[in-house]
Formats: sequence, structure tokens, C-alpha cells
Amino acid sequence: MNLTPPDQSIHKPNEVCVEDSKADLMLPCFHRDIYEEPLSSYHNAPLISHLLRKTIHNKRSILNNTQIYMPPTSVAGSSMVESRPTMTEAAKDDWSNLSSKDSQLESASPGHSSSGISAEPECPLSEHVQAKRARVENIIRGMASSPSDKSHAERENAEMEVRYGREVYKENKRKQKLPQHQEHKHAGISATNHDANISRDEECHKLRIQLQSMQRLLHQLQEKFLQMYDHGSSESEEKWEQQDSDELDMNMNSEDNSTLEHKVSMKLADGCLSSQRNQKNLQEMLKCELSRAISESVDMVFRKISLILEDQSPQLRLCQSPECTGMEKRDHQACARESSDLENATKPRPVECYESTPSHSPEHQTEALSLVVRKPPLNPLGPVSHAVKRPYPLHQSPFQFTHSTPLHDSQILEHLLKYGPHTNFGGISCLPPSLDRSSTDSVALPWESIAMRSKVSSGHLGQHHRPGALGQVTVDGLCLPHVKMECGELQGMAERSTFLSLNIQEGLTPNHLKKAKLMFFYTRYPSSNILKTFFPDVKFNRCITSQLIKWFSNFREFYYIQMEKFARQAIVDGVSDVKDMSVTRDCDVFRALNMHYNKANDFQVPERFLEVAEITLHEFYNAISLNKDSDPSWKKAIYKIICKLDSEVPEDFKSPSYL
DNA sequence: CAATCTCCTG
DNA sequence: CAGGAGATTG
Repeated sequence: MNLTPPDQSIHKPNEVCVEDSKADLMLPCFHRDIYEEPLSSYHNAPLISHLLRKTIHNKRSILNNTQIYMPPTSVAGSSMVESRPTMTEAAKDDWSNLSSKDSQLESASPGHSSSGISAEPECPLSEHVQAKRARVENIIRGMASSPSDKSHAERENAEMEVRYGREVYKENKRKQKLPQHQEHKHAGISATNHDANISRDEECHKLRIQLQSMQRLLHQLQEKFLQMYDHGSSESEEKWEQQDSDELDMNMNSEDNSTLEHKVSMKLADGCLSSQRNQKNLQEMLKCELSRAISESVDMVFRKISLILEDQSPQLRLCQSPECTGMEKRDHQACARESSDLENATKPRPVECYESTPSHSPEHQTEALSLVVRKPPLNPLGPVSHAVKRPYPLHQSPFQFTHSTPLHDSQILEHLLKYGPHTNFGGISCLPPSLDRSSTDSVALPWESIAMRSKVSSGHLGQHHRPGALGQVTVDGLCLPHVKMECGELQGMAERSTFLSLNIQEGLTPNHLKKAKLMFFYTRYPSSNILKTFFPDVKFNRCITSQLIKWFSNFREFYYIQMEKFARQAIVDGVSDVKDMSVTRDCDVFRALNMHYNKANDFQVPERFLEVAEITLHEFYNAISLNKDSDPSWKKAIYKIICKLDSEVPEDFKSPSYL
């Protein structure tokens, strides 16, 4: 039906980056405030402490914005809290020393008689408390920072202290420490904590080493990615193609990323990257490898962390038992389904299930749901959308690591490769576009979004691109910033590692609807390919596709109804010649249509649409005049004409943040 | 047979 | 605007 060339604009590798600087190749969405610095700057300086600093900074930002964020499960008194035996006053005191503000959080749970969540976060701590806290944090700092960065980290910690925006931060920490504390609470707290912290220190140190090496590795991969575009004009096409297919196969099976890195770098050194085909091949290969690297790295990290957690706190297994989660039955079922579904596709992993949002797997949807994602409520304590709330406990997180993250990473890479460096990734954000534009509802947003939003709203992002950007995003994917932090930061890590996942919309938002309506001014019968092209921030599946198609069907319905109505009206009004009927911007037909598709009237309706509307009106007029409407299918002829009048949707619409 | 469309209803 | 039924299409 639709005559618009369907795939015309989809894959044009040659347009992607030929004349752009390396920096511009980097995904704009990677340039978040949090990680502005190029990755290379991390090599000498303490990477993780740097990122930790940033992380703390950002957490502080959101806490400042959100007053006190009270995780719902904490408020309700999570089973973990409840499962803790009633403490002696001494133990409680010691516990509260270690966990500081956490005690205020948990005081809302049964067994505590204090003021609960209303506890004043600014209440001063005793010197004793502060001393103990300082000790704990010193250890954290030891893990988190190297000498050169230490003073800064201390400053940051001090600021954290001052602001007391640590409820969330500490809550995680407390949960990790809890079992160990219980275990030793009668046997001398400081000594046992010391031992535990030393062993954790070692663990974290190992992790840190591992992650640094992974980060280096990924950084190299990123550099190769960039080099690919530098070798714009070279030869050896056949050679490359041959090698490429061979090595793609090989590398996909390779256990060692460095193998690929080596090969790619050899290739690149040979200057074999020239033709579009070669670029495409390499793009594919790099996409696969990057996705896999990210996936594996995340896997590795979490496997490791999970082991630590299981050692230190057996109660803290993820997605482990209903008792420890407060998770709804439905979520458990979804979890089970996901687990079994993924079992074949993914290797064993420590975190069995991160899935709790049904919309993540529309295939499993069994009931009719409204498909338009609404804005989450502003109340921080009220129910918030799965996509944006801080889920507690861990397995209530809507995130999926091992299968969704690679998918989305590659989707983003695909977007880059398809649309080039200048396309706006703004809409690829943690939030529906509607949220991106709002300024007052940060309460329920994940803290990443705060940094995102400034970028999102700033439109095109190309000017800040630097070569480190891809590496940075990779680092994000690996949650490196959290590595040196407490293992209790796992939740945060989960959020970080799936940062990219959140960038792709799982559902259609009101802004998508608005965009679709504006697109209707150009195309009445968009193919699903066109829809996919113009909604790059939407994770397409059967459900989403049909919803979009349904939208346009509804648009058409309204359109044709209006046309018929006004055609009949013209006949009633005694219009004797079609030529007397024209559609202008101030005529009633247009007003009706504009009101429907462009309610805000902030869009300049293309002239072509007026022409099409006029033609439609004429067709209806003629048909009715000729009494063709006695035929039950008389409209079909008109539809057939109109569907040929689609025009190209402007490129601007391809930007996810067009609205 | 799946995808898509129109029509109808809520 | 969504959902369902029925028709059409490739």
C-alpha cells in the first residue's frame, strides 16, 4: 500500500562518519555529565575512585533533588529487616553506629519504637558514632581511592556526611553488612568487622584489578572502533573481506576478547578498512564484540560479587526466595519464566533474574494493558513506575543484564551506524520523553536521569564528543564506578550496568503518540519499516508495532470521517464544483484536522498535507455526488488513491527526541 | 498464514 | 484510543 520507499534511509554506512571527527562518532548519549572525562584520563589516575566520586556526586544530586527517597520496601519494613533478630540495645547501638542513618530507615520496621521514617536526617551524631563511621568509611575509601585522589574522596565523603543524603546509599550498605554483623554481634564487633573488612578489601581489590583490565580491554576495542573510521581510504578489499568473515566466526567463539582486539588492530594497522562493505563488516563484528564484551564483563563482575555476597551474607541471594523479597507472585512467575527462557540462551550466571516488569517481555503478556506508558506519579513514596523507581530489594529491579543489555547496546550501536553521529540520542534516555522535558518531577527518577536530562534537553550533542566516549559507556556498562564501593552497592551497580537498557523505550509514550500524529501529516500509511526508522528509541516487538499501526489506523479513521463529513456538508451547502472546494489553513476541515493531530498547534503543517486533504475531499465529494456511497465498499477506491499520496517524513523525525 | 486494513464498539 | 471481528493481501 505504502509507496514510500521503505528502507531508503535505514542503512547508509557511508554517511555515518566519513567526514566527521572521531569524537563525533561517539554516541551522544554517552556524554553524560557523570563521565565527561575521556577514558584515557583514567589510566594513571585512579579510575574507580574517580568514578566513585562522580557517583557520589550524582547520588548527592538526586538526593538533593528528592529530599529523602524512601525505598518502598524499606518503608514497609523489608523482610530482610524483619528477619533480623531483635537486637540488644548494645548491638543496636553498634549497628546504628556502623550504618548511621540506616537505623533511621529501619526504625520503621517492627520492633523499633523510634520515630521511623520521620526521623530527622539532620540529627547530629555522637562522636562515638562518627568515629566508627569514619573507620568504616576509611576502609571504603581505601578501596575506592588511590593516594592521589584520596583527599578529594575524603572531601566528597565529608560532604556526604554533611548533607546526610545517604539513606539510600547506606541502606544498601547495611543490607550487605547485616548478616555478618548478626553473626558476630556477641563476639566483639570491631574485631570481627575488621577481619571482614579486610577480606572484603581483598575481594574488592581483586575485583578492581579485574575490572581495570576489562576496562582497558574495552577501551582498546573502542579505539579500534574509532580507527576504523580513520582508515577511510585504503585498499586490500578482498583481503579484508576474506579475513573478516573468517575472523568474525572465530571471534564470536573466542573466549578471549584480546584475540579479537589483536586481530582487529592488525587489520587496522594494515589499513585494510576502506570500502563500505568492509566498514559494514567491521561494524557488525565490532557491534557483536562490543556487546559481548559488555555482557561478559557484567556477567563476570556480578558472578564475582554474587560470590562475595553469598560468602558474607547468604541471605542476600538475588531473586532467591519470596520471603526475602516481598515480591509479588506475578513477578515471581515472570521471574521463573524469564529464568527458564533465558537458560538456553545464556550461560549460567549468579544473578538469576532481574526481570520483574511484565512489559519487558510482551510475549508473556496475558492480559490487555494500556500500552501507552504514563508519567509516573510525583510522590516519591507513592507507587512509581518500574522503569524509574529504585527497586528494593535487589531482585525487584526491572533490569535484565545478560540478555537485554547486549541487545540494547547493539541497538544503540546500530542507531549510531544507521543514523550517524549527528542524530540526537536524547530520546534514548532513561525516561519517556515526556519526563525528559519536565523539570519538577525528578523525585521518582533514577539518579542517572538527572545527568541525562541536561543532555537530553540540549538537543544535538555532537559538539562535546571526545574519543573516550565509547569507552566511557563501556565503563558504564561495567558499572566500574561502583567496584570499589561496598558490595552493598550492587543495586546501584545494577542500575548502572543497565543504564543502556533503559535508554530504549519499552513502551510507547504520549510523546510517541504526539510524534506519530505529526508524522501523519506526511504519511497516512507508514510501513512498519518506516515506523521502526522513525521511532529508533522504541524497542520494537509485535505488540509495539501493531500499536503504532493501530494508531495510524485510528488517525486515518478520523481523517476519513472528517473528509466525508465535510464533503457531505459541501454538497448540502450547494457546492456545485469540486474546484470550489479547497483546503486552506483557515478552513474548517483543516482546523478540525489540525486540532486532532497538532493540538498544541506548534507544528507547521506541510503544504503537501493541505493538497492531500483537498484531493481527499474532492474524492469524497465526487463519490458522494455520484451516489457511489450506496456501495458498501465505496470508500475503498478513495483509500486506494490516498495511500499513494504519502510523502517522505523529514529526517528530523528520526531523532528520538524530536518532540 | 501472518500481517494489515476497515469497521464497529466502548 | 484500544480491542475485536471480519475482510483482504501477498
